[in-house]
Amino acid sequence: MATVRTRFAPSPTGHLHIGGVRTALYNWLFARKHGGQFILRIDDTDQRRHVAEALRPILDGFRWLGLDWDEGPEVDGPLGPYFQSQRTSHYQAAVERLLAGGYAYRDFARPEEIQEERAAAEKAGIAFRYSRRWMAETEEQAEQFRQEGRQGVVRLKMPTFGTCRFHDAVRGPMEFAWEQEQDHVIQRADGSCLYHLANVVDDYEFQITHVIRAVEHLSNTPRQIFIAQSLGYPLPQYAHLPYVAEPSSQSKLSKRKLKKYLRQPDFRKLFEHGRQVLERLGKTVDEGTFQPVLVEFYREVGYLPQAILNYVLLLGWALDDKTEFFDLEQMIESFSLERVNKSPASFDPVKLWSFQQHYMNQLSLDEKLELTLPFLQQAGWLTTPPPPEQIDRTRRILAAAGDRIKVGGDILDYPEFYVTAEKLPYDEKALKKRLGDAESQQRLTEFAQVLAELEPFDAGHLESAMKEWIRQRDIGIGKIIHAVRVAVTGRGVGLGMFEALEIVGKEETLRRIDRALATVGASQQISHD
RNA sequence: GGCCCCUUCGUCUAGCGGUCUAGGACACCGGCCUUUCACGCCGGUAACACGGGUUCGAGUCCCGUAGGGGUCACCA
Repeated sequence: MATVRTRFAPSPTGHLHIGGVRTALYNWLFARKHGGQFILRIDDTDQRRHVAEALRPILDGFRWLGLDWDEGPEVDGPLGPYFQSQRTSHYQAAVERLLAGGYAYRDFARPEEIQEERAAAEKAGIAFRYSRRWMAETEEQAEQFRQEGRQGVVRLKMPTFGTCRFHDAVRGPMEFAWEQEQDHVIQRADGSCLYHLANVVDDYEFQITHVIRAVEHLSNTPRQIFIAQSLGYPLPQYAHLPYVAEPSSQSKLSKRKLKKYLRQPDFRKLFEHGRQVLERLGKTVDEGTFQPVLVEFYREVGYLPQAILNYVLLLGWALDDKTEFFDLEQMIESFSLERVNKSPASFDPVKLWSFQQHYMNQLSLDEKLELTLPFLQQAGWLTTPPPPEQIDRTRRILAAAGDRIKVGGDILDYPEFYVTAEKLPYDEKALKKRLGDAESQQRLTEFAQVLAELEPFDAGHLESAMKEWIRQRDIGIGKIIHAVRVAVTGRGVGLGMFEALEIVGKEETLRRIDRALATVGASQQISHD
């Protein structure tokens, strides 16, 4: 049996979106599972310049996800080139063969004329089929049409009766009536070739054994089969995946409807969270490309590729009734086309988020450090490279934060550990609530003196000191802890309070308490005891 | 409109005639834990689109209906 070869064929117009990632993943998994190759082919038949530039986010996306390609851009391979724009001679040769074999013909209809026929058919309520009125079967005819000032394209001469049958690995046996098919144009007047032709030629020349693609292509399959058979190519195994639907809808997910998705609350939440990270990095948010349906979004915000992959894997495929988590190895081992679902699955930002949390919690401290450091550097909170004591501090923050950090960019939730007392921002509301009255100011002033004498200044001793202090006064811990928190971190929420103080350190803690008290206008009380 | 496809909890799904008073996960609700936040733990609500068949027996097979969707380019 021939080596399994699959391909993913992005068009360098857009960005890699969730649906594309899934198609790519399934192709990749299938190839890896069968010890075959995964090929990346660039469908740029209709593209002009800047292909390399437009391609970069897509390739970066693949690299980030860990989906490596055996042949394609940058790695090349024995059957290249892998850009359709560089393969025109292959397509041209195929067109000649089709023409010679009588499977295609030169056509000289003007677009308006086709349009008229189409309109007439529509008016009559029947399916449109080109009359072939301007078909040139001989060179003489062609010349005659040319003299009329017409330009020739090449059309497929599709069968007019019979049935096209093929087996789809996901959907089972398929049947289409040939008479439903159009005489599609495969080559324009300027000699450039169209997608379907190029696609079939490339799939053959790249020795693709399994065409795994979105269901949108299902109805294109008969014409591609016609081309392949006319050219004498063996047919690949087809597998048409259901499309990925919009959040809380059954419509196909589209990268052109991003604005609309933003109105969906869960989607919006994911977006807002990402936007906050970006803003802290000082980057501008481009709503056209920075969107939770595009992989770039997740990469920029610091999600884990593993989470995205695992989520996407389960969008239309399941192994059994209980396995939820798969690492790459397990995915490869478990994947099969037979278990791909037929019905569309809608993209659920909340579930994706839960996978992200899960994988984040699996990370070791060093792995979290590796993930978050770049964000601190980009935000300008740390230098590049960071000094050892800053790395150590970040590691301690990470340890204290535990699962509060859900994505890499969440480290930027903790500016209080990267600024000095003078620059500490305050959450005014929290400050007022916890330190707005004379009584709490007084207590904080008194407790600060305990802190000043505490040695060693670590979480354990801080906690016992505070417990002892409230015991003596016979008050609840809530009477003091919130005030300390807001004074030292500037906020009402955050890490465990004692860990936070330990990280900030004694000197800095005392300075911050002084500043906080001064800020709320309690400076005159500082000398009291 | 023609052709084609799809239909189990809110969402992703398991189920391939009896083991289904339908299982899991996420979300949601309630409780516990708790210095905030987050986590964790325990418990709960919630689905076979509808109508006919076939069968001793149907979520599972067949046919209709309804709903949803895809596709009909000199785009890919």
